[in-house]
Amino acid sequence: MCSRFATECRRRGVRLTEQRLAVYRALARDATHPTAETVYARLRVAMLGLSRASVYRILESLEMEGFSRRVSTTDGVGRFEANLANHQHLVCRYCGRITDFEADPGITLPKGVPGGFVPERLDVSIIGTCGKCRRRVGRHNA
Amino acid sequence: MCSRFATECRRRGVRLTEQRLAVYRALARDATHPTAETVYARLRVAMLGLSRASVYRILESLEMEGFSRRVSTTDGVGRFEANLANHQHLVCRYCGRITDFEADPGITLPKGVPGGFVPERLDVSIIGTCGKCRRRVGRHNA
DNA sequence: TTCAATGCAAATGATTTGCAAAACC
DNA sequence: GGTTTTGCAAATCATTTGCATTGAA
Repeated sequence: MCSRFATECRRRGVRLTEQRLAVYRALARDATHPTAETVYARLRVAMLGLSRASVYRILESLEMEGFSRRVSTTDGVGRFEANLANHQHLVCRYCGRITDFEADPGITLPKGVPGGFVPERLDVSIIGTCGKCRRRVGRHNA
Repeated sequence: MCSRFATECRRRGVRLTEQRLAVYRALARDATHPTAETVYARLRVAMLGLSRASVYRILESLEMEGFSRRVSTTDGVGRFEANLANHQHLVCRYCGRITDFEADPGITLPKGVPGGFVPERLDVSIIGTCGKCRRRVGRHNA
C-alpha cells in the first residue's frame, strides 16, 4: 500500500523522502491511532537521525495532502490515522484507547444545516468503557 | 439555570465558590464552546483576582461532577460546553468554529461491539465548511 | 474552626519555528 | 543546481502543579 503512496506523491510533485515514507508506513500499519511521540519513538530505533520536529511536520503535511488524518480527541494530545475509509471510533473514557469500528450505514450526513454550513464528512466516536477498564474500574458513580 | 447548579452543588457537598459559579455561568450562557483561555479572559474583566489555574481546575472538576463536558476536537486545544442535552456539532475545518446541531434521533448506540467494550454515548461531529469560510476560501484541491 | 479551593509562579508537556546543512528532482 | 526538507535547539502555547493563603461551611 506504500507503493501507492509513493506513486501518488510523485504524481502530485510532492517530494518523497525516506522520513515521509517511514512516517506514512508507520501510520498505515498501526491501527492504534498513535501520537506523534509514539510514531517518533518507534521510527527512531531504525532511523537514528530522525527528529521529532520532522515527524510533526510530516504528520501535518500528510494531513494537508489527504493521506492521513488527525483524529479528534478529548485529551488534547494529537492522534493520527491513515485509515481514511468510512469508520467510527470506539473511545474508552478511562484509558483513552481508540479502536476502529465499522461505520453504521444508517448514519448519514444531514441535508439542511443552518448558516450556510456545508457538511462534508462525519466524525463519529462511540464513548464508553473498554473491556480492560471495565474489569479494572468496575461500576461507580452510579 | 444557575440556581439549579447551586442547589445541586450543595446537595452533593461541593463547595460553591464565586469562581466556580462564574465559570459555570460563562459556559452555560455561551454556546460557542469556548477554550479555557477564552473563559478566563472574559471573566477576569469582572473578577480581577481570578487566576488561569483556577479556571482550568474548575473546568476539570465541573466535568468530573457531570456539569459540563470537554468537547472532542482535532486541534488539541480544549473546548468546553455546559449543554449536556443530546446534540451534535458542526465543525468548520477551516476556522474550527463549533456550532450545536440537533441530534438525529435515528442515530443510536450500536448493540454489539468487539472486545467487551460497553458503549455509553455518541459523540458526533459533522465536519465541513462554514458559511463564512466558504465565501473566504472558495473551492480548491478539487 | 477546618479543610478544600484559590492565586501565584514555576514546571511540564506538546507542538512549532528559525536557520544552516543535507537531500530530492 | 535550485529548492524543499531535514535536524537541531530554542521558542511558544496549553495545561498542570507546589505551596502559602483565603474562604465556604
